[in-house]
Amino acid sequence: MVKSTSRASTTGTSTTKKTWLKKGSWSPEEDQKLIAYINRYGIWNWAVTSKAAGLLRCGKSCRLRWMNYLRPGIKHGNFSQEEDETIINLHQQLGNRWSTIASRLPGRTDNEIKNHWHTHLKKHNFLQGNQAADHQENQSGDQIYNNQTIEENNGSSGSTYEELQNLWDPESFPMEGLYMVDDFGATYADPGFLVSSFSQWGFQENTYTSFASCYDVNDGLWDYLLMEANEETV
DNA sequence: AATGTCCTCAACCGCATGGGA
DNA sequence: TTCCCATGCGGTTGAGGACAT
Repeated sequence: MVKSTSRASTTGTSTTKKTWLKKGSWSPEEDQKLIAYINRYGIWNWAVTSKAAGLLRCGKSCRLRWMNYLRPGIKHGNFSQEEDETIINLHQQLGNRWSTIASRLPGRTDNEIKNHWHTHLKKHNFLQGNQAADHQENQSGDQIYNNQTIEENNGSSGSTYEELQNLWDPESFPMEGLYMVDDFGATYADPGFLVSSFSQWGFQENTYTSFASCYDVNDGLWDYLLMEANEETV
């Protein structure tokens, strides 16, 4: 993307001390100066490189321009599906360690990956259900499911198996178009599976505890089910 | 065609880190 | 050990293009 140099008006510590420094977008002439200098002399000190190349830029700006745009081998353009998957997987493992992620994607820079994540992959990853916990945090209430709530039994105990089964009653809430994500990130196409599993896994009535979220593709809203329990275990 | 809003991404900033004096 | 400087990193900004009204 070609931009004007209007960012040059941006204030900053470097401009207050070195007003001769140019800021903002790089012109093709500046790019050529930097490329020509580095091709001839190499890189050994960015501050010196900037001056020696005849650029009115700070060394930091020269480094960024070279590393993110001018350096040979830099890929420009759309990310492949394979690259997207790699970024998503690495981000799950590493978090926002963009430079580390970039080192695993030849030709891609940390800045480019970071931008791509925030503009494309973040939303995609969100909709894949990997952010169930985030949804939970964003909810003000935690016992909401299709405007229903689970009443506590006898004050301290949680919902009964029957109550949960009733909650998923297909008559009142068809399962088509629904899937669930449990608090471990596992996805269930059939919400009833999660409910019945608690019984199959050996939890007794009133003893299971879990949070589950449910995405309704019909209305595009996330619904939540909190399965509370008392302290007794099997 | 004009205007407003949203989206993308290059470039900036501040802070952290590492190496040399 | 401390200080200074260059480099690296991640968060943020805002210009300009794309799209909607």
